[in-house]
Amino acid sequence: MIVEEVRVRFAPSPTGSLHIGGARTALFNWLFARKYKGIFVLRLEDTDILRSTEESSQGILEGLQWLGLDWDEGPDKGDVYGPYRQSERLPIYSKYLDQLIANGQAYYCFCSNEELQQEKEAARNQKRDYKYSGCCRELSLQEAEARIKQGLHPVIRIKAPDKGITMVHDLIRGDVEFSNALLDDFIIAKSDGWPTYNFAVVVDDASMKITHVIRAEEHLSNTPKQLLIYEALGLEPPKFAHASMILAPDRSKLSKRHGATSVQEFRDEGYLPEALLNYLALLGWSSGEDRDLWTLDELIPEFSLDGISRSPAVYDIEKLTWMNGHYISNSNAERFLNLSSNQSHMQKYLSDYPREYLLQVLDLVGNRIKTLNEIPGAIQYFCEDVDSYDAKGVTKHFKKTNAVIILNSVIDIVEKAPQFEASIIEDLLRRQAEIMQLKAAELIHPTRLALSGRTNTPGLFEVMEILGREKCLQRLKKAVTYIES
RNA sequence: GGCCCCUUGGUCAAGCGGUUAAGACACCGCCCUUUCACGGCGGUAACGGGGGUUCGAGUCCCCCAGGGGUCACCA
Repeated sequence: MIVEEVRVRFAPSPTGSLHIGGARTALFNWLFARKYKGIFVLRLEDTDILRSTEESSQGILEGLQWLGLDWDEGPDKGDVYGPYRQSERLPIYSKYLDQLIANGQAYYCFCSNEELQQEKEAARNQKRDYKYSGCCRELSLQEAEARIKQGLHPVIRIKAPDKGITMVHDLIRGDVEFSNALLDDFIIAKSDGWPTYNFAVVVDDASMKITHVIRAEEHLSNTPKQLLIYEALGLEPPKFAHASMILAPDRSKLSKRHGATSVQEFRDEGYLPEALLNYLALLGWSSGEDRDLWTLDELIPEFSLDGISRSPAVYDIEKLTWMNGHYISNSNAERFLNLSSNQSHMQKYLSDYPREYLLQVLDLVGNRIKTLNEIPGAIQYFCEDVDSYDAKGVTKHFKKTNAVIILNSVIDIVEKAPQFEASIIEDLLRRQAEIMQLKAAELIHPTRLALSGRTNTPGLFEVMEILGREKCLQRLKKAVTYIES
């Protein structure tokens, strides 16, 4: 048996940013293509000239690249069934449209917007569903062409059956029936000559030899219309798989008011691509295995359509953030520096300090942050002077009667340490605590506060080593002055 | 409103006729510890409701309810 090459596609319309729902659809398609050694096609559905923008196209491409979802054919590469922007495919659509007009499966319709409005209103008044009356259906082709010559711009409608059922064989949901009686002669080409969505997808998917259409559930209801078009055109439809949608925490459709929804926003908020990908993969898909952490490469062999959930998934930023923290702590300082170097704080730090120093700091801080955006805050006291102290810390550690004595003894240690290394400092400090008959913590806390202004930092002795003898001394003395004043 | 899809803890989810109904995030407690985080251990918490089918139902069927999607010369 000849195994057909798998060809899938991601077909966003460039009217906004790359939404996480879209990103997940792209991911599912990409995984499917990679698993079956097939082709992943990227197609831009930009026939809505008013809403499509070049900026949005670029944003989507960049978003996919950032995620690492590479395509084999698309606007910029692998032109075998192109072009891959619908706006450049008008001749192709026209050819198919002509075919349908010629064999009488579609017809020109001259009904004006006003007339259509009236029909709709009448339907509403009678509480029945609106269906196009079909008043242009019997118009002869000659008559239609004559009117076109007069300068009228008709739409094209398909002749839809009014009996029977159209069955969608969905790979995720099984067979779904739609009654044809519900369909009307819907428009397949607008009066400006451009195809409508349902017609364009069919022509594109067919002419691009797409074998599996994996997309979100919002398209399930469109599928019977598309099937009708395939049939009229005499084309073999692809297999369909409709994944469910991603919902906001309040179970409504995800929108701007729910915070970040585009991959660019997640990137800007300090999320790593592998974290977003990992999270998205698990949102609406499961391998059945008891496992949460996956790299893209690990997902490829495991991915399968029947692991895709039928029910909508509410996305939970807490879990994404947890995953991000995981990937951050497993990443290295070099990468953080590169990824965060565009932040304004980081640029300043980068110009003020040697790269090596910043790398040491990031290394220390890396496993206790959850997003890249926490970096400047987490390393601030390594790069800027301490000019205020945490209020609770002050009452707890500086207000004690022996605070100055403690800090002075630490100053003494800092001055005398033979090498300024964490283990040596720790040794000396613990010994000092014993001598003073105090718990080590009683020296550690005030010291931490003096050096960082904070009550929580990474291990104090590592912090001291990186800060260096001079800075420690200076900050310790400053704290003593602060307490005494 | 018509049509379609869906319904296991707060969230993601495993389960595919017989289980003490996994696991993860979040939350709580304990341990580790110089703080925070990490890590380890433990805990709270679920089959939307009602009918069937069956010796037995979260798993199959029907009804209801709820949520979502879709009904454009948008995609």
